[in-house]
Amino acid sequence: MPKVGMEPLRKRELIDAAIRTIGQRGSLDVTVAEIAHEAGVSAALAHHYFGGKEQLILATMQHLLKELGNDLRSALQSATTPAARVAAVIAVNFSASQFAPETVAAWLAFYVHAQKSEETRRLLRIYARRTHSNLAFGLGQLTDRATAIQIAEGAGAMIDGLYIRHALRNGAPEASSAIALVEDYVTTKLAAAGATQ
Amino acid sequence: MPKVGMEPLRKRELIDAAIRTIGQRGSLDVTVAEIAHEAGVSAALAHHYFGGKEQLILATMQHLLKELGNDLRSALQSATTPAARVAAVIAVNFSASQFAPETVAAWLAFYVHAQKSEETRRLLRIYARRTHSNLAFGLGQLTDRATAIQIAEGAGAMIDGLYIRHALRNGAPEASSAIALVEDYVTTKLAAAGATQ
DNA sequence: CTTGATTGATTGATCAATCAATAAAAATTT
DNA sequence: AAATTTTTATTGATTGATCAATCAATCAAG
Repeated sequence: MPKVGMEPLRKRELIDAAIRTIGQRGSLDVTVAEIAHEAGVSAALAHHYFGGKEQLILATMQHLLKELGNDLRSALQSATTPAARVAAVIAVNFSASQFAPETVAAWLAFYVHAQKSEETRRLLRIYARRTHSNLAFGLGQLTDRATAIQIAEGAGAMIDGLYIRHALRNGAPEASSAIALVEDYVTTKLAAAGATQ
Repeated sequence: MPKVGMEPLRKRELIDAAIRTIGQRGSLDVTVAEIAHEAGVSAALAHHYFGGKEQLILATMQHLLKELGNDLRSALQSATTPAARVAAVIAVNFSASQFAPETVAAWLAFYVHAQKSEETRRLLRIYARRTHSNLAFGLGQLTDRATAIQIAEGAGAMIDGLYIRHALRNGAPEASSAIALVEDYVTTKLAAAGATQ
């Protein structure tokens, strides 16, 4: 059975297993053995391919970030007007794949991990900057620059906050009402800025 | 030195030490020994008084919640108008004691812990409900009920999101600009609702 | 002489990481 | 093409560190 060229396959399987395991537990307090078992291999193999737990975690985060980036890119491609671009950025964050409970729980765990890990902080900063600049760019074509930046900041914070609330499944807002809340904020602000400009 | 009636004193010292230790580390991955050492006692004493690590953590959360409640109550007392009440709720969340980096980091860690602990989830739900109802009540005197609830939801989410961003000290918003952003959201929404009502 | 306060030492469990060993492909040599 | 050597894949077992939790013992009031 052992063949050559297993490395990329096994790495991918381990990363997928890590997302599932971390998402279900809602915490990075998962053992390498648990992740490996979920992937159907031994813990030793996980160490063999990733070098250590920390690197497996980082690779997992990078994978989630790349997925988010892909979703964003394809959503932006089909958006032609500035308003559509803004709507696309908001919608992607609440799309089925991104807003799945396990994914949201994993993100929350990564936010806490960022307190300890410089590299994790760096990756999260990339995500925050990307969301902000995408929002600010679209909004900049609809209102003045200062207002655009302000709305982008408010909308970004609101999105993050809705994620937290979703992770706690409290008065957990559905994706559709979450989108509506953020969209309403943006349109209300745009209308007010336009009126007084 | 060993005298009678140490229990409440030691418990309080251990809780304070837990807040400092968890806040500095930005994670609940702190040992009972570390907390106890920070409090100047042995780890065995912490177990003696709290029964276990989990109970010490829960007592620490409850203490933070009570502090937030106290801050909120005193802020609401000096607010006479509905608008002042809304402003007070917002301001309390970004007051020096609540928005201190260690406090924010501790809250974030508790959010993740809530994934595992039913009791933690219950405590966080109490906080979320209290913030929401306080906001919704004040807003309800300024606009119609449905709009008040919507604004309270948006503002609550925005506050949570600003906390996360503050914990990552990214484009970390200062307390004053965070307050301004949320206040702006509320006033803009109120103006828009009033105009079309 | 009992009761509360306090601790050092110990136990037992959990895990990340390493290692030595096996097995099967691929590459190289006869 | 057969025999060998090398490389890659894979794991069970072990190690070493870390910690929560417990215990037995001490100390000092009341």
